[in-house]
Amino acid sequence: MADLKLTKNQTLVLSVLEESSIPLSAYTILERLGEHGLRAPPQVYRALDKLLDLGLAHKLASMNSFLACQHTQCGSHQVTSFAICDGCEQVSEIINTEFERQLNSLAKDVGLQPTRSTIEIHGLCDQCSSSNPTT
Amino acid sequence: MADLKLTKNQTLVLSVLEESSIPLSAYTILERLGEHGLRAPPQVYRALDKLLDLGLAHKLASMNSFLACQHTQCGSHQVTSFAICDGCEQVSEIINTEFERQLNSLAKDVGLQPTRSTIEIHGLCDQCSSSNPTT
DNA sequence: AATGAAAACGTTATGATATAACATTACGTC
DNA sequence: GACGTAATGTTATATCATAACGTTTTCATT
Repeated sequence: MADLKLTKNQTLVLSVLEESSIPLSAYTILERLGEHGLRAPPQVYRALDKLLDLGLAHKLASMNSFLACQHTQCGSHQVTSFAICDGCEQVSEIINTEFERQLNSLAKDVGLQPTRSTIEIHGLCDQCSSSNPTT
Repeated sequence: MADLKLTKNQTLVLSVLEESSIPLSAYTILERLGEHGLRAPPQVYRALDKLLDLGLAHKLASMNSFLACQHTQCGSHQVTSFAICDGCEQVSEIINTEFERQLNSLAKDVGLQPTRSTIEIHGLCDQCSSSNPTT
């Protein structure tokens, strides 16, 4: 889509994220791009910063890791929530306007004008919770 | 309250958090406790881990910092949300059962059994947004 | 009080995450 | 081709967190 504006490193980093089924740390991305010439953390972090700005990737603060946006175009300013399975590490990206409204309302109640939110729900997906019965 | 069970280091760390009006990094806590004999990061992190378990402190994943629980007794398992001003760094701790219900419902929609959640809303508080008019 | 297990503690070293600072290269515009 | 800007490459370092190990404290039981 809007990929046309991406630079070489941004394209490389995004493609690594897109090829992964789970979130990746910046250093894992760096390792995977070693064969493409990336050698130092700033190269990855700079690309990630831009991708985050563009809404093409997201950071999971609770895991210090990154993933490609699952929606075709994630406006950078709306509230995105993540459901993260601690078993298989699969992540679902959730956008729900009613939830967003309620979140904004909570913030307003305590006198905060929200700009960005970190919403990360951890747990076990149905598949993992049936294979790990009450360990 | 239940402070009676805390060890020396846990008590020290908690008191530093309680005396602060803003969240603190582990290393800031360490600096402030240097005069009380704490010298190495594990001493602080171990105390923090226990305080988090007990629900007496919280970690803000989006800031890599910690704060004392603002409620007299925060059950360790309920959903706690944080409203964080990026201007003055004041944090409000929000517990809202309706919001928690909706969060659980979102998770269930994508097949996740939630165990813990990271909910951190960043923005500007009323005071900071009036003193920083549309910079 | 002696004793033994478990918890807490102190310490060193290292791993993991992220950015500052600066030199170099690529590239569009005049 | 000269210039300005954006992107890149590189080194070094800041920041956050834990592994591993030995010692001390605590406390229930004898």
